[in-house]
Amino acid sequence: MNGQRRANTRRVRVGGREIELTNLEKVLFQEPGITKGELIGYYGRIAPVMLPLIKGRPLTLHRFPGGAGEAGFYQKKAAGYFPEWVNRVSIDLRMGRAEKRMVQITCENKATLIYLANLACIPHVWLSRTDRINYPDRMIFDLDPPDSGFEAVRYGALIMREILMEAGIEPFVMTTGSRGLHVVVPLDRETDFGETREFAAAIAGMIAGLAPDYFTVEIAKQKRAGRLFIDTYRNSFAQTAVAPYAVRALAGAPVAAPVGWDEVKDKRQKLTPRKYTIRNILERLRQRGDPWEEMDRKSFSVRSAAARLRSFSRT
DNA sequence: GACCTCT
DNA sequence: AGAGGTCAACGCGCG
DNA sequence: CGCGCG
Ligand SMILES: [Mn+2]
Ligand SMILES: [Mn+2]
Repeated sequence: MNGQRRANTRRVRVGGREIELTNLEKVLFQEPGITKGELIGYYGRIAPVMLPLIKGRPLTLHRFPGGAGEAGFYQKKAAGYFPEWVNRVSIDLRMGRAEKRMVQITCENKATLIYLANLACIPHVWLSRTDRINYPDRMIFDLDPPDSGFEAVRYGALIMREILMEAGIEPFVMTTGSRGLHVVVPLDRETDFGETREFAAAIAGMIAGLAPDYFTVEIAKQKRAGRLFIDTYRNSFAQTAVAPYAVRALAGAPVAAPVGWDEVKDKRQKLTPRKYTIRNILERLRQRGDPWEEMDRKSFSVRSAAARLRSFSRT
């Protein structure tokens, strides 16, 4: 026999690429007892829906080698030991005054997704793609409740949608798998991060102005005073948001799950931020389809939305 | 989690 | 073969 | 500039 075949280890071939999977029996999520093997299996099955949503986006890996409940750390730079077939992209950071070049990765195929799953990481993605890296194709409103209360999040998302519709935008929505929702807008990549963030902040400010007892745009925890924080800072260069269909490092292995607006609106559907997990999201997709199917056929202009909003508030 | 060095 | 140490981010806005 | 924050 050449090489050791540890019981817990397996070599697989995915799209012609060889991957060594390790510690497959290791329990990464207590409670239901979800192993790394099951986690990897999930990413393999979700790949067809997930890959189109993350391709071309530099990744930040939020790694949890000890599983949910243990300490994690972030990794942005491509490690030398990553397989050569993992796509690398060189990125120039303007760190304050200094400048720095960093090599990061993107996930272009199923093999990479499986490889990353074996690293026990949560993929977070940029809001722009490498072929036009300074111009986001996503605008994200991150609704962060102060506690586990979800009602304010639901209302916040619905109000957000109303205002965006007035501005000519049809937003999409997903649970984060943690405590809130992301309201997501596909953009035409004609507006840079700064201007996009400014527009997002203006929208968020309108909502905080309408219901200041419930919503705030203050990032400082002391100033939030129990209110839901509408976080628009994700809309910045080299910043990330949890990838759709990523598995969070939380009990039960909840996933960031694109959902339909009907689910947010209709209380009887009992949407919660952790409703969908590694164990039920595929069934949801089979039964109800992909709620974001239309996303890549749409794109909105921050500039015309801003113009529409201005003329609307003048009247 | 992966890699390296030391025993 | 196994133990043990080491490494793994960054932008924004405020005071 | 350092710090809180995600
Ligand atoms: Mn959030
Ligand atoms: Mn946030």
